[in-house]
Amino acid sequence: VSDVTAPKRRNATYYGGDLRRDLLDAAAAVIAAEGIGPVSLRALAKQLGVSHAAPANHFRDKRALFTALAAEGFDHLGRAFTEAATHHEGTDRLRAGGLAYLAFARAHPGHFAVMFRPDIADEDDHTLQTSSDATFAFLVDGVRSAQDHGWAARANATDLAVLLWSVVHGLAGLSAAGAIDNQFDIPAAELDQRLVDQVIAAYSG
Amino acid sequence: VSDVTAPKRRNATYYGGDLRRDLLDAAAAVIAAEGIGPVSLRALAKQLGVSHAAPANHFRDKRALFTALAAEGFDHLGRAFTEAATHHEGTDRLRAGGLAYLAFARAHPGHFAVMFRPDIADEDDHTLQTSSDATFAFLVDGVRSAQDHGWAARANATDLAVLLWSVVHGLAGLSAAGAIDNQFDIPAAELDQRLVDQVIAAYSG
DNA sequence: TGTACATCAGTGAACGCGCGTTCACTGATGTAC
DNA sequence: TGTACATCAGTGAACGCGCGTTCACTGATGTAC
Repeated sequence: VSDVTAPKRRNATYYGGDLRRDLLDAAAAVIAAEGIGPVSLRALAKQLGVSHAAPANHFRDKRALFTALAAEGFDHLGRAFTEAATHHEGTDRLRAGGLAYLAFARAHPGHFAVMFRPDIADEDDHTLQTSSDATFAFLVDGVRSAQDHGWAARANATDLAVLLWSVVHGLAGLSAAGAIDNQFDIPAAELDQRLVDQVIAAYSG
Repeated sequence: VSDVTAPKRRNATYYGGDLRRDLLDAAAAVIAAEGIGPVSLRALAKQLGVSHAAPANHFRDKRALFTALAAEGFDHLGRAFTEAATHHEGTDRLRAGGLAYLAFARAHPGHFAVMFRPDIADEDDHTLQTSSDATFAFLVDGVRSAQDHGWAARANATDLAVLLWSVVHGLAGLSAAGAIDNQFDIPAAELDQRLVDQVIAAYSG
């Protein structure tokens, strides 16, 4: 049985694994722990035991690394959204999508920190652009699906979309900053559920 | 008539004005235009026509400058909140507070960018801590005031507070990132009003 | 009112550091013949 | 199957730059006597 997952090329003497992959993971970890500021290509290379010139083979510059990280984040989020849309209809889809957004932000803070930052990542990048647009498309679809099932029938669809996006995005940001955890003593996942349920319920009555 | 607003000390030969003040303003402008990354004390000093060692007389280090900027932001926001609380009752107070939050974030993006960033500003700083706590206190007070007037009477007060905070914070963040402006073609102030009105109305029915 | 002194907020030179970037190189792998 | 060659992803030395920080200094202002 041949191993089809093995890369076509490997330079076992220098670096055994997938340096590009490892650079992205290491960058995400540093961002999650200390923020974007301390991230440097040299430090990442050193951490991975590789020469500081090696990353240049995979990322033109630091901005390219951040852009790839952001695109990866949108991709991940998009897959979670697709999953939610496949298994749920109406308000359940909205609920599942909102919880997926929050779960993603909590599980991948390094990615999330870079995803809405035109000053950090290259928003004109084609990969990033398309994956970011897909995210918003899911949101509008979810609202429409819920409205088709009678939820918030009288409200404007785009207004609802902005509202829901703002809620989950805002909670994710405040939680990441520690602004909310300082005030309440609730597990993150529970807070997420209460907030999402509450905003959906507000339009159900 | 003596000028009581004049500073007790001035060194007209070296720097005519209030360097501390000007450093804060210049930093806010740079952050608003290019983000936090490019901010350096040396560059700010150069921009103000002052030696690069001069800022050290006012801020121990870069972190201290960011912390002061964040505290100033919370102070400004707190005054806007007090204003809103003075002139409004019930849901009107909530509405005025939400719009003040969004107006502040849009008018002072440099301050806002630094206000919920434990990796950038020193959250343990006493001035920052107290002014940030005051902001949250207003939020809870506003929810209680609205509930006293019959709004969302059956909902949990803290849950409502988190929801409202998340909405305005999320919209501010998404707008600053250009994520929403790309999707809709609405003036910012109008979008703010629609969103705030909508979320309050959702609990009025 | 004049003098001596303390303080404050600047200057400018010097330092070491980490950074991104460039460059000639090397050695393993894949491909053509 | 063997050989020659191209390619790819590393190395490590070198570079210039901007940064924060330190330091002895200076000159204007405020205060004590």
